[in-house]
Amino acid sequence: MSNLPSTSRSLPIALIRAREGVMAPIRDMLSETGITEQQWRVLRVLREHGPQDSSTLARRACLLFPSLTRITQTLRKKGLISQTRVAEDKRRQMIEITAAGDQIIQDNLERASAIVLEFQETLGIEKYEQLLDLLALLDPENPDT
Amino acid sequence: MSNLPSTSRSLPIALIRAREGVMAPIRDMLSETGITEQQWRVLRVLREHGPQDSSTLARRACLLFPSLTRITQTLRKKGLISQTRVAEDKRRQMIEITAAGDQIIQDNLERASAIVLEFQETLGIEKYEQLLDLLALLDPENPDT
DNA sequence: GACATTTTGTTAACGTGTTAATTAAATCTG
DNA sequence: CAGATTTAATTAACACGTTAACAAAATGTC
Repeated sequence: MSNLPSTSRSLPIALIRAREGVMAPIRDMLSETGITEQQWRVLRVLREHGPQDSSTLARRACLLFPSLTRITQTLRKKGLISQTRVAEDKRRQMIEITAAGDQIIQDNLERASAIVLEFQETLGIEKYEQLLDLLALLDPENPDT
Repeated sequence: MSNLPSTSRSLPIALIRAREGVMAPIRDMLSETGITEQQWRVLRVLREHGPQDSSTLARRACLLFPSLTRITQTLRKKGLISQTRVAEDKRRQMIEITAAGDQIIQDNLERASAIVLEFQETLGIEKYEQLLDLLALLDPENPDT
């Protein structure tokens, strides 16, 4: 006779609720800049790793290809990224952040850092790191599972 | 000079990736039954707590009202739940799982339990509980923050 | 080199997440 | 009890998540 855990101790639901708690202040910040959470993530990855092809970007920003296609179209219209076809392989394209895109990151960097810091302080730095380690164990793309 | 954590140590991204890892086998299971992850969650909460009004259901299933409205419409069309207006307050409605809805839970209960068990074994039961506790700390609706 | 296969992306369709606007019922205030 | 306010729920609009179908370029095979 198998039984499911009560929904209050359900891992998927706990992950949703935690994410909701973490994203709330970040969404507040982003709503003022006019970009979405996913668009912010794409810009951050581009800034962190420099120009890269779509596949790499999708993996790093944790987005599926159809989502990334829409997001890059939006970001290109906004002038925050540029896309160029690769000469050697015309299927692929390189994506690069523009100065305007970089400016958006810079404008919000301090506030975003403060949000991160507040969560670190809420949990305590060791519990915070511990949490990241535990979450990594559930990541299917993580090497050590 | 403030700096954001590298995206590979970003809490929001870690939460997404973990959720992706956890949901993958559950989605595989649900795709065979023709209901979505959120519809499954609604049915589970209804089975666990019995008939309840929309607000309570939304809170327990971790869904916003507009989402719940659509989901209950779908579930009612499928005959998996029933909705009845409250006599004393005609704005509110009570939602109840039907026998057919309950059957879907029963049909998948064993497999769902096996999936949960596998994650508990992957992490070890103590790390698993530890993770749930840490996630609860990030939950805005959790009492002890 | 023709043709099947693989790879890289796009488009389509549907359901959900989120915010804002709207409706209807209940409640408050005078 | 009329009118304003609050509450419960729905609808609308837009972006994203997911799966499947599709298109185009590259690669493999004969």
